[in-house]
Amino acid sequence: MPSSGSRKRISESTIHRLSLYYRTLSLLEKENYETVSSKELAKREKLTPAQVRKDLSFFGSFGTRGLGYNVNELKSKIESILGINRDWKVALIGVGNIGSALVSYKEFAKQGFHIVKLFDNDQRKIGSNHKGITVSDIKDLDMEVKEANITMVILAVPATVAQYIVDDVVKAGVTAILNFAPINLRVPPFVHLRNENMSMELEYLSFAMVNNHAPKKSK
Amino acid sequence: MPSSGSRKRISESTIHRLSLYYRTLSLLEKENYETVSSKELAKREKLTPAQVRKDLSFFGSFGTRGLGYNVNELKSKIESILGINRDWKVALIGVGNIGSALVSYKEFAKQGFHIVKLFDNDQRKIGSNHKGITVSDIKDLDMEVKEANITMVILAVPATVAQYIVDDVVKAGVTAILNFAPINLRVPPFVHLRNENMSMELEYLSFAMVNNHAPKKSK
DNA sequence: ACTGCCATGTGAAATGGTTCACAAGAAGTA
DNA sequence: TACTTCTTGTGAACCATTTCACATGGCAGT
Ligand SMILES: NC(=O)c1ccc[n+]([C@@H]2O[C@H](COP(=O)([O-])OP(=O)(O)OC[C@H]3O[C@@H](n4cnc5c(N)ncnc54)[C@H](O)[C@@H]3O)[C@@H](O)[C@H]2O)c1
Ligand SMILES: NC(=O)c1ccc[n+]([C@@H]2O[C@H](COP(=O)([O-])OP(=O)(O)OC[C@H]3O[C@@H](n4cnc5c(N)ncnc54)[C@H](O)[C@@H]3O)[C@@H](O)[C@H]2O)c1
Repeated sequence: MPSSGSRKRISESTIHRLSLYYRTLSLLEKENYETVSSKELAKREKLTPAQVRKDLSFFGSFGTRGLGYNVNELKSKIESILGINRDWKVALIGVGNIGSALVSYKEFAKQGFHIVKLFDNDQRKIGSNHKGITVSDIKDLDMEVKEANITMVILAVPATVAQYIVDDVVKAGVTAILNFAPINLRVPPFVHLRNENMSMELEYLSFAMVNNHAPKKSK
Repeated sequence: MPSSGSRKRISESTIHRLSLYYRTLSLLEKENYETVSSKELAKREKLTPAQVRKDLSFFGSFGTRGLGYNVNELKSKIESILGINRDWKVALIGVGNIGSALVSYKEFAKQGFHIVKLFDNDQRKIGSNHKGITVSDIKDLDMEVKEANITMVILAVPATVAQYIVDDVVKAGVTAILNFAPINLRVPPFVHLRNENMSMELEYLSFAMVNNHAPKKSK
């Protein structure tokens, strides 16, 4: 009877790979696979079978020796490990170029991330409608975030204002932030922050080309 | 007299951190800093000073003992290590939600990544103008990419067609691809591929919240 | 029930990345 | 010149992650 809080510290790479397994399992499900071996899964992700098994072993024993893993079952185990077997209410702040693109992206909702509020400070945008959601005034952020019980935010505002907004957002009770602005944000220790940095990936490509770096598994 | 090709294999994390240092150095430059110590740089990135020095030491000795690093000089050293002290011609394929957002993003050009061609297969988009660039028919990809000597591509098409386009793009001589489609693409060993996966970061946040994972340095 | 086969789960070994700790160099002061 | 202070650059130690290798257990066929 394993207790709910896992003991070992799980590495970031393991979690990222769980996301990859999840995506591949969804695909295998569509292709009507019943079971999948660590070998097959590894091949699809360009990893080793041992890596796949070790990753999963941190969370339990989900496979059957001689057979492999049941696709449906493993998929739903990973869903529950990643916490995407529930619905998350997300606010998106900054309905500009990238913000609008994100609102239109249906995959997020399929994985349980529901963008339910939009905020901006541009009068021309406030009140307008994006995919059925009306853009709110950033001034009402605290009230509306608290009222809707939102704990996750996507930040797509200019870097110059990102820190101010983060401070407000944290005050409103948000504990998870996905930031697109190219800036190092300060958050209190209990808030989870991830940065999406596209320049970094372009720069990696540039480095690899200039240095004839042997291409390796990406990310 | 160090030779041009570096001997040791440089880790992905080191390259990613160079990107971070670069961004911070640009900021320090604007703030008129003359020099910066590994300690200060580390503080801003939430790293250890030893980490900063070790990262840089793979590429040479850029600092002055007792003083630190000259901001301008270090910045330009990193530019040359990352290969962003030159201009890269980039083609963007798929001028949809995310594609349009990326075309409008001015920071890429500032770092040497110039989007010079747009491709789509939607007749309503072909011929239209985005930020001064006319959208080309995907059918002309091979010709136009070769003609313009483009070696880097940003892929923002639906996952269902991404592999076909990658195959074409590779035939046209492209050797670096930044992919936004949520799919594992196959490329020949001499082609560099990076994936931008936003779901992964949301899932990481979700995992962290559910597991009360202590927040750590992001990415 | 027995046998052969296959793939998991996991300690232990190997590899890779980060941090420590210190010798040594540079600048400033007198 | 001698002395102090500061911070780099780097082997060595430490820690984390990946890979190896194999005992274990389940399934299928006879
Ligand atoms: N566009 C891209 O492809 C891209 C790529 C990578 C990173 N980013 C980053 O994402 C962020 C947004 O980029 P963008 O291109 O969408 O910019 P944008 O200017 O199109 O959008 C920013 C939005 O934020 C809003 N805003 C500004 N100040 C605000 C405030 N105080 N409160 C609420 N809303 C406010 C603006 O009204 C605008 O709608 C930037 O930090 C940018 O660096 C963008
Ligand atoms: N929108 C987002 O926020 C977001 C976030 C993460 C990932 N993605 C991924 O990025 C990709 C694009 O997403 P989007 O939301 O911009 O979709 P979109 O449908 O708005 O854009 C896709 C574009 O690709 C074009 N296209 C389709 N087939 C083509 C072909 N054969 N050749 C050339 N062009 C073709 C379409 O005409 C369209 O303009 C998808 O793979 C999506 O999963 C999008």
